[in-house]
Amino acid sequence: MPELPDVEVYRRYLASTALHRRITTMEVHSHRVLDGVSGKRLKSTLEGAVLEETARHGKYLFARLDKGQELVLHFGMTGFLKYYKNDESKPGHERLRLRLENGYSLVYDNQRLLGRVFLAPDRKRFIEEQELGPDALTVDFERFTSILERGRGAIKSTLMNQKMLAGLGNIYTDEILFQARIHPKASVGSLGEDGLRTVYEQMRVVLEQAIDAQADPGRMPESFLLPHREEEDSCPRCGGRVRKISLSGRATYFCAACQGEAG
DNA sequence: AGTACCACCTGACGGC
DNA sequence: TGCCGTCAGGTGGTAC
Repeated sequence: MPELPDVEVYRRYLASTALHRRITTMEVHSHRVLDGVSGKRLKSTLEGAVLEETARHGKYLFARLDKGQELVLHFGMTGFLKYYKNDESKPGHERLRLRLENGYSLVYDNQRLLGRVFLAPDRKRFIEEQELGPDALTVDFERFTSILERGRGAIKSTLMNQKMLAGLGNIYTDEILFQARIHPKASVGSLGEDGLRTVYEQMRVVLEQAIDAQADPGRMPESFLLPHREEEDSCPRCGGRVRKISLSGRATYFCAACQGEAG
């Protein structure tokens, strides 16, 4: 689930709930989500600290502590945040819980434990160490083309490679290529400058619209493929049949009529 | 370098 | 009702 739009929604959620409130206690319910930091160190760093400012790069969410360190959250396939006061609102797979001085808690929930939580001294260095490409929402066209031109394979695989561009996952990459009317298996080299420009423009439009819709599939524009991710469903643009193929082991949905040949 | 495949996890769903 | 295979939107390693 959590790709760039989802994580941006989580960032705004965190910023509007848990910032500027002192953390009284921190509970680690699953050590499996911790990466490069012990529960003990995370606890001692967070307790008594205040989250002061947030940022997002690709699918990573950063929250800076008043002490200067960065709490870094990655959500995997099933992660999300929940801010609540009463235990009846408690989510089902609480992995980390920050208890705040106002009586509320901010919880990192992750059913499948594929997400990871880090503590990093520096945001920029963290991004470099993870070898992440530029954020898909803020990259400019020139940088975008220079990166994409390094790709030799299918456009979908290239767009999803976090080292090329950070933030696009399976769902939104399919959406972008659908809006751009480009076949997911088309090679990057076959697109030409016009094709790349279309992909870039649609990437921006899709990401912005998805964020506006709170990354909620039920609120996406009618023109989106997203609610039709089912084989034999009909294309929202031409009414044609939605097809499903496997690309690098990922379920890939597209409209053969709109998106043409693999080129 | 690219891609296919497996693993990591849990849970939902359909078939039998 | 229960068991089993399959699949799910992320990432990372291996082998070809």
